[in-house]
Amino acid sequence: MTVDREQVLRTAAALLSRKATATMDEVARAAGIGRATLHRHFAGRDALVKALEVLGIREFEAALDAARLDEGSAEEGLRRLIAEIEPAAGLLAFLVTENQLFEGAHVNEGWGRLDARVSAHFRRGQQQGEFRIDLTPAWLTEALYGLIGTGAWAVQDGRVAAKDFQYMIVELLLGGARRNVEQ
Amino acid sequence: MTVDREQVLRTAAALLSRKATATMDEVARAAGIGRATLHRHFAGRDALVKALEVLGIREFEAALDAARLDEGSAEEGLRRLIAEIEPAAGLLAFLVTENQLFEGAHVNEGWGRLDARVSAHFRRGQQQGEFRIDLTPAWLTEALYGLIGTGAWAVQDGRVAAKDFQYMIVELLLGGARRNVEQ
DNA sequence: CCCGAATGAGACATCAGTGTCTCGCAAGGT
DNA sequence: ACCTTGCGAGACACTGATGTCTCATTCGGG
Repeated sequence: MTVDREQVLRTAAALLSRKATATMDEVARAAGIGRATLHRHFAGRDALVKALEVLGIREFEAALDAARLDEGSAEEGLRRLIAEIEPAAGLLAFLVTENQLFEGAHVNEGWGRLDARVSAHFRRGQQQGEFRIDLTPAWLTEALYGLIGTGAWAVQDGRVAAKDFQYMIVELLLGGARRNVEQ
Repeated sequence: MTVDREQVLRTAAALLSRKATATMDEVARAAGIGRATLHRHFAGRDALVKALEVLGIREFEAALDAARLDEGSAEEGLRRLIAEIEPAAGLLAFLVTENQLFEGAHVNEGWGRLDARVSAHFRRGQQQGEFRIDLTPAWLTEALYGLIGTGAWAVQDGRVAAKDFQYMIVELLLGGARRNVEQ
């Protein structure tokens, strides 16, 4: 009888990442619950988005933990990270475009922690000579986010096969489009 | 006295790419005109977004023309394209996230033309042996759009210097993050 | 089996944004 | 100098979404 809050959030994430302007009523129907019940669990639309933000940050941090970035080469760590992040890609794509989250006075500090960890990983890769040093860690971090979002949308719209998601992102981010001699 | 329609559109693009939910009143004030005047030129919000879409497609096509993609190597063409597209990057970033544009019955055919031209360029690069063949032209096209949008946002938010916009996008897209032996 | 807690459906007021209209005014052409 | 045209400001009604409330129902624990 009791609503599964986690399930509601995941359904909302799936809907909102496809249609960011979906109404509370649409979110409720998508989750199979009444609008009143949705309001009982999330005071309003803002609260719902905030809850999604917390969920997204938690999943991203879980992916960072699971990827064990400090083990092995930086490239291997990045591959593991993208693999771990794939299930949450749609949610993250939605959150990144929800710039309302980044306008207010106090932005969720979680983003800073995530940026720092990802950025530090790229920096480590540079220091170890694996990654180029002419692309800043900040830009590589942004590019990773951007490609994850782009990949999630491309898969949703059927322009890229879901099974290729990881490969396309990792290969482009690491190797780029240029064909190298040793390939 | 007469309103400069083009200027209004550019101001609206600049505002909306930062705050996609800006109201008609905010758009009007940003453009320095009254809300009634804005409505005289664009029947409603939908019409405004459609006009921005037409503008964005026009600028993208102009960039494609100016880039002379068929001259020289595919890599040089891509570099020219990104350079030409930079001024319109914010507008394109807004349009890509305005998924309302891609839901209705008839999507503006311009996007298909643009996709086809960009995609054909990547395909040419593959056939000439310049680009990798394990990344599909469709994905490279999507990735280009995604990186342009990400770059535009990163510059707007000050995370990347404006002067580095082209370099960061081109180098990542072409060469990736991995450091190669010859570098 | 019974009772409390939670839900769904619907009614309702409220509010922000929209679209339309009028009126006074300023600019620019003739 | 006149007069047409376009603009700004404001008033207004309308719509869609939101947030709150009530009430009947149903689920599930004790």
